[in-house]
Amino acid sequence: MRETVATGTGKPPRGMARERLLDAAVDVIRAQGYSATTVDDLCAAAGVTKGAFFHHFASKDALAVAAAEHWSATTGALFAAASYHEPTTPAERVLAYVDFRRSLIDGEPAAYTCLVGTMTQEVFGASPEIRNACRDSIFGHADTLQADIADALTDAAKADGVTAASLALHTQAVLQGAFVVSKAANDPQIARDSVDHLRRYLSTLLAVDRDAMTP
Amino acid sequence: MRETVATGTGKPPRGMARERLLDAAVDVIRAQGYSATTVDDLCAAAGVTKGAFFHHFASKDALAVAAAEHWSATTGALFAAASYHEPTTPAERVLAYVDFRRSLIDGEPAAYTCLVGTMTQEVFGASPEIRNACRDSIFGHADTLQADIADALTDAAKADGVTAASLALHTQAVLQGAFVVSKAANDPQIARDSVDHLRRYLSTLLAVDRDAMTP
DNA sequence: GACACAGTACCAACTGGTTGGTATGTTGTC
DNA sequence: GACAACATACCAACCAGTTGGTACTGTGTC
Repeated sequence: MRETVATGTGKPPRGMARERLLDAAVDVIRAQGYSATTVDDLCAAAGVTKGAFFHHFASKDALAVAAAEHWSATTGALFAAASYHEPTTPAERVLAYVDFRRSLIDGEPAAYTCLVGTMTQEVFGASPEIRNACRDSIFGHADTLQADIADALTDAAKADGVTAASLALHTQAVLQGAFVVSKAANDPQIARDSVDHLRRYLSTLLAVDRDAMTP
Repeated sequence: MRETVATGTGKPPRGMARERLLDAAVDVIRAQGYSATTVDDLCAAAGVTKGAFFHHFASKDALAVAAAEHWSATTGALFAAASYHEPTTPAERVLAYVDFRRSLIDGEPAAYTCLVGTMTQEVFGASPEIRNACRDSIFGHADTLQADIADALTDAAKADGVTAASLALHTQAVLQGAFVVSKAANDPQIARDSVDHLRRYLSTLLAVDRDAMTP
């Protein structure tokens, strides 16, 4: 009755423990928070034992750092493959990014909120390593927007002191704040409303209607 | 050698334990997070014993609910007494509010960030009671802005579907998000930059220059 | 105004369950 | 058979909450 491939509740195949733990960490920590999540919780969710956990991670904090990097990698791949890069003008791409972020907000808050935003609040005072991993994740994602924002900023916005770096970070701040408030209300619509405000703000700063038909 | 009033490191006077614990909770939880803060931490910060803690609060969670209410009360008094209510037009009052919020962002993140925003992220999945207390605090504060925002919204903004309730909540979301990102970077300037963006956005929606000289 | 009485505020020591982490054994793979 | 990838059993520290008691304060009574 041995199985070489896990099916259903069967034993997971050898060599998958680390990946399973990271995937479980993303889900469980987003739902429960980092401090409230025990190592046993993570092992149970991943279907592995504690021995496997400490074989792959030196400590719970080390897993948190790895989970932040795992989060960056998986979400980075998701965003890199998304269709919001397709429009021809940078302004349209930025707004398409916002639309894409909005479309992701659905279901339970634990499903659409941000792992590193949640962890930041908790470990801020306790673990600089985890905090820096969260910072790198947030800032790294903001960086992927910066070039398009820089290209799309109107002269008026630039004259008003708006910088691409600051605006890219602001998009992340609005999203993080939208998650916090919608978590408090337990209502995804609150988050969508804030994203709508973000979109409206960006529309005033970016050259949305600029002609891009030049060869 | 008896003292009726505690001085320096002396023993605090009788009857102050509850207040001291709530004040300590605001500081310690903002710095460490809720889950990472132990009851002993709070007692040590407040200079009281565990017996006093459980005399006043049925559980650690009960303290968290009381701390959220305490936070609402103390910040509510701060904002009620602030001078941003003085301008004569509602739009100016809203922008003065944003300026006031910006001026509060200084020093360590633990000093300027929001207790209930921090707690929301952590207890969201575990304690509906605390989450609701956090929700009430955030939404209650947003409510104090709603009337001025409603009066200040331009016809164009209203035609575009902007509602005062949604915009009031959005201001809180931006602030919460600014706190998250500035915590990740450990840099208050990040938060100030987002508040500047919020101010610029509000300026486009509110009748800032509307003549208010009617008797 | 002295005094018994009651209730509140607080304290120090303790407890039982939990938690991060470890020591050691077992299984699969090259 | 050597090494990585697990699994099992266990531990010491920690932590929320309890217990049994003390100090102080107000109150009714005479």
